[in-house]
Amino acid sequence: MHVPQLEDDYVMPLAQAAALQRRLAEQVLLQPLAGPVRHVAGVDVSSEWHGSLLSAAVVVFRYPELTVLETAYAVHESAFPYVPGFLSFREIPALLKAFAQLRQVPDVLFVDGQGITHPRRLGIAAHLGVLLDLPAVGVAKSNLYGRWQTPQRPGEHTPILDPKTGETLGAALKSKARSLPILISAGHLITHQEALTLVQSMLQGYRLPITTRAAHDAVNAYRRECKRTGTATEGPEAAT
DNA sequence: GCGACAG
DNA sequence: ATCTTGTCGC
Repeated sequence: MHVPQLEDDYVMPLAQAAALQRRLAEQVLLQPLAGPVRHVAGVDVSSEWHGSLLSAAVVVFRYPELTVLETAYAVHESAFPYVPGFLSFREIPALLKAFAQLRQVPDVLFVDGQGITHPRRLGIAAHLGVLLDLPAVGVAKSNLYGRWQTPQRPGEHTPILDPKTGETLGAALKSKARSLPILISAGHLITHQEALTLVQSMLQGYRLPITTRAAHDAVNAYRRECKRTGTATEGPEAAT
């Protein structure tokens, strides 16, 4: 699919990156989905220990069947270190490369990390959603910003609130018994309610939705295969 | 100054 | 995030 090209590999001083986040956050639209959801995608990035060579994967599923339709991969050397609050500047260049290899345009993206639950309202899901102009949801395993009451019963969810404004930023969902809640927040072109409902429909008894699990598995298999063969074959991969 | 801190 | 297998507990 067609993706925007970034300049200078997205490397810039943190103050400039923060300014860009505030500008892009103004473009975020949390409105109901514009059409039916027929294809959902899980996206993930992985790297080696203290490594800057990132691997990215996008796994597209048919919805609601939840069968894999296509997987795309890419590798990218990132010059941006991991800094809490600026994760997207490190991972998005690798992700855009993977999306450039993708043929089926997904209806909703599910990203590892935050949506608008971010100090400047631009977690990686919101950032990616705005750049690609696609609905995007953040599914995080731990907290970055915001406060919430711990949901107790499986299936129970509580609102994530902005400590400064009281605004609802997302939801903490007790997706599975004896597991920490997952943090779900809309990123772009979707509502918090729609994001929550879609995630719940993809749990299959696990803590994380199948999109997240599959993207994580795919990107790690890809990274280890690249290391084993010393190659970096990329491109779309059809699936059954 | 101190604590918090997605992946 | 990542290196690694089994093992303990609900």
